[in-house]
Amino acid sequence: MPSTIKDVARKAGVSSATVSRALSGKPHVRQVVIDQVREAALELDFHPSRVARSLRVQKSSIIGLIISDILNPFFTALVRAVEDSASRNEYGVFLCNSDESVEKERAYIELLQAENVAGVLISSTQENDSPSRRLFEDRIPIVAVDRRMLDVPVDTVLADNFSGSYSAVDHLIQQGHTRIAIVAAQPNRTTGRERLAGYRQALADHNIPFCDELVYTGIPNRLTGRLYAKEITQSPIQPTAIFCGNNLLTVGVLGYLKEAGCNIPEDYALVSFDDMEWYTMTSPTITAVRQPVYELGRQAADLLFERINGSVSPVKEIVLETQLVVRQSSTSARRIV
Amino acid sequence: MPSTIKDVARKAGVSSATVSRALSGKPHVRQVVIDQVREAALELDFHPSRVARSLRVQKSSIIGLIISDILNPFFTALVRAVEDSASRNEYGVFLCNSDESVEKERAYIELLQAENVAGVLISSTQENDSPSRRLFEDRIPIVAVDRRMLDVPVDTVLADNFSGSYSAVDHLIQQGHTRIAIVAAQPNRTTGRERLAGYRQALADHNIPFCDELVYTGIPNRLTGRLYAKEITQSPIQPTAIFCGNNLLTVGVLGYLKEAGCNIPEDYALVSFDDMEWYTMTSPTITAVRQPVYELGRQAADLLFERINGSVSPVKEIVLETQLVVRQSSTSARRIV
DNA sequence: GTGAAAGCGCTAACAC
DNA sequence: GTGTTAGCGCTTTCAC
Repeated sequence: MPSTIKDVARKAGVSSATVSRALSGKPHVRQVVIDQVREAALELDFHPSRVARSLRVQKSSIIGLIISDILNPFFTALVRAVEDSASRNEYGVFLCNSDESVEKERAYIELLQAENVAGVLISSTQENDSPSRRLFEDRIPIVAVDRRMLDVPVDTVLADNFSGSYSAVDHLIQQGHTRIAIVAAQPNRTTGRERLAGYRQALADHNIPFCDELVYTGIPNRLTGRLYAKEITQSPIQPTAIFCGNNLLTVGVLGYLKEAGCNIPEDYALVSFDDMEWYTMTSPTITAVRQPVYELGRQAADLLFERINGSVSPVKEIVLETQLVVRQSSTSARRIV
Repeated sequence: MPSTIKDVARKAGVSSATVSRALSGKPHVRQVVIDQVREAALELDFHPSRVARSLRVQKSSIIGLIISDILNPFFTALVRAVEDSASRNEYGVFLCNSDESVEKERAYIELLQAENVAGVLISSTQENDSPSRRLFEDRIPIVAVDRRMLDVPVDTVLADNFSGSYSAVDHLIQQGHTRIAIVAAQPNRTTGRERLAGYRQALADHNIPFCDELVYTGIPNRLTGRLYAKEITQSPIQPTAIFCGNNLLTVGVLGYLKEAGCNIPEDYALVSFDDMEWYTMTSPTITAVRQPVYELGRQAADLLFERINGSVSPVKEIVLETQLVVRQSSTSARRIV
């Protein structure tokens, strides 16, 4: 049986109130007493119950982290960053996969609330009517990461999707492409909308007419990527380049093109939003827009802990720059070494 | 402010004990009363405090999951499986990255204990002197996954590392290789030791002498892979094939070989333990020993929940079969389509 | 500077 | 069947 604060109090010959004060560094305790208490605690291998503390102070030392799917390497890196920050702050991380389901998201939010979490980091499935509203109304700090929430005024940390997308398309145009297809998430999510906007702007800035037939949007997963890659190869309007809006779409597109025997970059040049380690392992290596994922998570967590610690500064939005990493999949065959 | 059980009791005109019983499906409550309570709870949007419950029953509805690094795709899949199971059981998952540090592992275990977690799933950094001993002594259910713990008698779920490794090496031998290098984790961990043993057995069964110079062991990460790949290319004893003991080592080895301009499978045939999605995207595609990772996590979680629910059956060990997925990196050039 | 006592929200033992 | 009561292990007034 783990020992309790009472055991320590008895052993140190003081009251449990004093033990509490001594151990949590509260003022008005004599150094001698602190030492006694520390020693007693050590001998009894005492570790205060975080559960009891949570109940008493009406707030646990756990933060919730809601993402759509930990299997997506983008989120994996985010989780890692959040976990590191939490650990530094002696907080625990409660991991929740929403699977892009509003219902699962809602269920998890209720769970987190019942656990009295200190705060929540969320990459929400919904921009509007977000279940997070509950949290907000209960004054539980929330930080949106990667995806905005429009109906709840919360701190937000995301990558510059617009300029990232712009730089990718601009790069393709520089390489001589004018018929550029985009395979991306639906415009009803932050990421999809902004990346599409960047695409359009890049075209516009180079006086290339926007063509609806070159836009393929859907749920950003592998299957969507595959299906659209197929559609692209069979379309009467043949693009010479494809811009993939996230890593999963890239996997799908790439997989299909490889099976279909298409050559990259000769048949289609390719740029991916999100950079993956294995993009350097393929032939050709894959050009990508790199998001500072770890930094995204770190800053989001920092912001959350500021709020948890009582900050009342106005709601902030942090936008981090992306970086275009040019590799072989987007550079014309002649230019490949 | 979230409403409490008392609010519901008042509204339904019963005592809070009755509310508790009614809502948690305990016997001896009239259906009428149950209905009244349910309605009151619904109207007040009541969700029982899991924290208070945890304190009262001395056990939270959270399980701890300790892995070395969520960034490793192997663990990512494991986490996903565990989270799915936990979610089904209305449990939360508290995620801990140990970074292969015994100290971090110990710290997390203390934290989990202070959180009164219902159980712990762990891929431990240490086979002996495991900090998990604490948990065991406090009767907190533990299940070891992927890596054994030798000094604590706990349920264990892992892949058949020996036969997985054996099949990989056997396959390489079938392809005509006799000088096969192995790059793997140190033999002081379950995975490293068993995979090395499988390697040796395969050689022995084909009367190929074991050669110490072909064995490269270290911390199983990318850097180690790179360094050993370099050593291999410069070694006087040139292998014709390389067997990589896990996915990170493969990334390192592959990265180096690519940069060094080596051809696979001509210069070195390659087989990787762990299968990754992107192994089908490279040229050549990569032969791999696939572990049923999701299943590993699922079964481990199932076992844990059995224990949490009071099972006292003898300690179990579940070993899941691996599968050799033959691709281009291990088949001789002539045989590649 | 320290102790006594109340109470966070729930459940379980015991009455009736 | 249902209510009363105690108490899980802490923190935080309020005394002194």
